[in-house]
Amino acid sequence: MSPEEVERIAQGTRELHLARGDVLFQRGDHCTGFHVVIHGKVKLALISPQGLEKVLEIIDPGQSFGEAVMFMGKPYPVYAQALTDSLALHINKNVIVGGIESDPAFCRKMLAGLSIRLHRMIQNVESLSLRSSEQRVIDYLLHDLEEIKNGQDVHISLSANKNVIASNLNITPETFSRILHNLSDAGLIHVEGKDVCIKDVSKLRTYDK
Amino acid sequence: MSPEEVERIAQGTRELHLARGDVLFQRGDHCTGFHVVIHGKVKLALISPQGLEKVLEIIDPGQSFGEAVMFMGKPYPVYAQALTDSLALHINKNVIVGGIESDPAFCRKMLAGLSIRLHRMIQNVESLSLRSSEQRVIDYLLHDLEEIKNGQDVHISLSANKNVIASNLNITPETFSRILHNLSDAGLIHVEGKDVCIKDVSKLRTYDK
DNA sequence: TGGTCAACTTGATTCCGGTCAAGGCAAGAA
DNA sequence: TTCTTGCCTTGACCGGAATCAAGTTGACCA
Repeated sequence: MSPEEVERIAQGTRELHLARGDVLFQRGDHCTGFHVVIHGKVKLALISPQGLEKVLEIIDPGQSFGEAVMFMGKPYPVYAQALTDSLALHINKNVIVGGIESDPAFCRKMLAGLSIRLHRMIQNVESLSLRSSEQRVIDYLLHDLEEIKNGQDVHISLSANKNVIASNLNITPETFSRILHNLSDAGLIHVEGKDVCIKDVSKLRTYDK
Repeated sequence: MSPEEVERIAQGTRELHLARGDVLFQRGDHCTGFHVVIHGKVKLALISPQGLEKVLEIIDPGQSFGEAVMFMGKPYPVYAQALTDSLALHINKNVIVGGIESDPAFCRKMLAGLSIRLHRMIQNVESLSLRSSEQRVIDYLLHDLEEIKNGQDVHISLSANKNVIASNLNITPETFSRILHNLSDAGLIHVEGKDVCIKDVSKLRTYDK
């Protein structure tokens, strides 16, 4: 982006200082722009008529969310809540629409961003419909661990409370706990609080009950 | 769109005459453009490692698909197969990219289209994670039936074979059959082959086992 | 006329994962 | 210290939907 572009966007941006539990927007709210998380964590979630919650996504620092809704002229289909004390930016819709008018490259970037998001949702549907809860947990653990790290211990840190992750994986906290326990018994992982150590990546990857 | 726009796009378009069962693209194929169904039906689906199929979407005449993948630089995450003998158009990627460069309004339309698709996938995830199989079937029957038609019989026609619809709703054909039977017993619908008659829309809408 | 095949239904059984209930444990407050 | 409170684990039990198996029906073809 050019310096003047940055400046123009900065004009339409404001900081949001969030305490844990603060709601950025409710489902059904009118969309006035999109958000970027600077630090902390934010969750996007749905609530069923019966009050059950499903966490769609956990937004980490550096990630944005809500772009898609801007272009749709529809209200938010999800609600957003800070999981921890957080700092986020709110970038005004107008600034972006302006950018699209004037800058095809910017437009392509927005299209690419949206496409990636759609792709993630397809993967979400795929894992919900075609994979067992155990497979979903394993997928989560192996998550962005593409490089071959066989034979080495890999340490990862759970990005949120276990009940939030469980909801994201569409299982209950009880089931999540039990599955981690099983994998632990099988010698594939070692769990200590939020820290998980994968003892054998390749075995975990091909684990089948 | 201006006449010259139409002409330009027509240049990059070719017709695809499809027999039932023909595959338009496989998961993993490189994307060269997007498709519009003129007549017939096309399904977008996933296959699990175990060979189970999940139908993501059934594309009816007039609808397009595959736009999202164009902007992503990734291969298709799903495969597409004709459900019936069909005619489809393939619109070349280059034509669209050109349109984005030159026409901000066109770009906005693409963004809006993508957003709607994303919105649909979110609804898909919502129904998979928060609704029972029976509720999903009812949602499907009430589908695009927003107008208040209480007190009147509403006739709808299943858009595909029941096993395809079942897969789309993420249930087995057996379960689908049983649920339709139950709703029939409850006097809410009447089923005859692919034709379903909803006897009482408002009761069906609020039906709760 | 019967044969074959796909689509669908129905019944019996199984099992994955949810629900309910109880308890552990660490951190902070009184 | 003891009492919360939130988070997590564990066990017992249950139920919704899948699976397995056996028909039924209708369309098309030999």
